Amino acid sequence: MFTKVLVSEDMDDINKGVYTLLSELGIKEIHQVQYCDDAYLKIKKAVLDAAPYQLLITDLYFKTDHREQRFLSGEDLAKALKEVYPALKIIIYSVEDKIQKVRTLINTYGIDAYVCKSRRGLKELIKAIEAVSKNQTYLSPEVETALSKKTDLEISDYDIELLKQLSLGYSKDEISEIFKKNSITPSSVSSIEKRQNKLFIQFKANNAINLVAIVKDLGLI
Amino acid sequence: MFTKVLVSEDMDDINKGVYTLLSELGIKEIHQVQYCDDAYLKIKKAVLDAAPYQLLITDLYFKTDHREQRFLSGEDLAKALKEVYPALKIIIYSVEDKIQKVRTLINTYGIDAYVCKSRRGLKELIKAIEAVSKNQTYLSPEVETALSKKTDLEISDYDIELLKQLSLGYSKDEISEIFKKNSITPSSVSSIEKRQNKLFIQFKANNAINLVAIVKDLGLI
DNA sequence: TTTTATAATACGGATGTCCGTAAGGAATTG
DNA sequence: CAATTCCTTACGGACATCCGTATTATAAAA
Repeated sequence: MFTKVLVSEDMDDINKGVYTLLSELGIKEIHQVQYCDDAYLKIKKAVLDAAPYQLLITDLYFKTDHREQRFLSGEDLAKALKEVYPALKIIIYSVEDKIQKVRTLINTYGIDAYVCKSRRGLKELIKAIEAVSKNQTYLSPEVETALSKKTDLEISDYDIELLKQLSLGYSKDEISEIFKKNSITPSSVSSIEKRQNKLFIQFKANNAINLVAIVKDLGLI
Repeated sequence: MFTKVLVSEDMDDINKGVYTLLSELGIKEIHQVQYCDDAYLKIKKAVLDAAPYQLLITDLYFKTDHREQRFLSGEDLAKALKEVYPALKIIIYSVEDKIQKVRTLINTYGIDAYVCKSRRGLKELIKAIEAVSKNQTYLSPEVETALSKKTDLEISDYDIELLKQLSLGYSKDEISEIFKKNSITPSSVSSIEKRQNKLFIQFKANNAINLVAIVKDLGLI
């Protein structure tokens, strides 16, 4: 079992709940931060001090306030940490239950567990901690389809960028120009439309308006 | 100060935090529920027993699970309660910080305070409780512009319905037909476009795609 | 290098959107 | 009652989108 754990969560009340839980599990060193940047610095320092954290439990979304932050979300934080310290286990503990987001976190960034905050959230968190300590990954029931589902729909960065530009209200011509300026390829109007048509099919959308509405609900943009 | 308070919040960890806070404020009777329906029943019963609650603190969003619920959100609950028991004070305690939603809750349903969950959420909650006990309304800083802002943009039910149909991917012709079937007036394509143009201006949208993206972000649909 | 496959671009036509103007109705006011 | 105002509806032109097909470019295989 883990002996040194960091909890990154902006809301003080939730933070307290998780802290209590970890104490009950017999974990000796439990530290808490309310900002992603603090989490990164603490983890970095602990490594330099030869006493690294074994586990990070972090929320996904952090309210922004006056403090300027390098990492704006648990996603940014997890991505950066897994690149530098791949040995560090990371559990995401968030209310978010969008499958696509979970899929990215697991497949692309390599996080170890994803637990949805809910009525039984703390109990799920226990399961996750136990699984991760055995080098397993864990997904709480709400999102466990994220991996099982074979339809790894392969939404590329290009698709996301296209959807963003659409949602900002740019026409196909304008998006084509923007892509050319930013050296994003393919950039022709025709290719953009072709890619959009694929998205129509994938998301069962009737038109561009519908498409943007759907991917907004999915949390892709 | 209040002596009998009900807390309605699905997440157990947060619920615990609020409970502790109320205890520290010296409130004697504090009860907790994790479902809106339970809140409604408890409040109703307390009235029948001639020992009514004076204050309800409720979250806005509740995760749905196997239990069938009459009230799906704190909004539904607050609306129903204010109709039947207008004397009951209601504080909404939610992460949601969409101005338009707060505005509706205050102006239409008559809730007494709105506190955004955040790093300082519990401290704001104290202020809200004190204000409400003096028959004042309270809004935490994140949303206090909801009332001061004169631009009560007057988004009508018609507008919301139109935006919904757009987001579902229907063409103007189809929406016109739908409106005619449902006796929603005006229903001509021309009028629908005219109304849409107003929305373009209000939300500074470039086209329908952009418009739907914006109102989705605002939480209007 | 040539052949083949794959991806990117160009183009055209049917349809939909955007936006201005104008005509017809209903309610308000003098 | 007529006049005015406000709202709904109708129509048309410029433009954008959607979607099919055809052509060109790029990369991989023979």
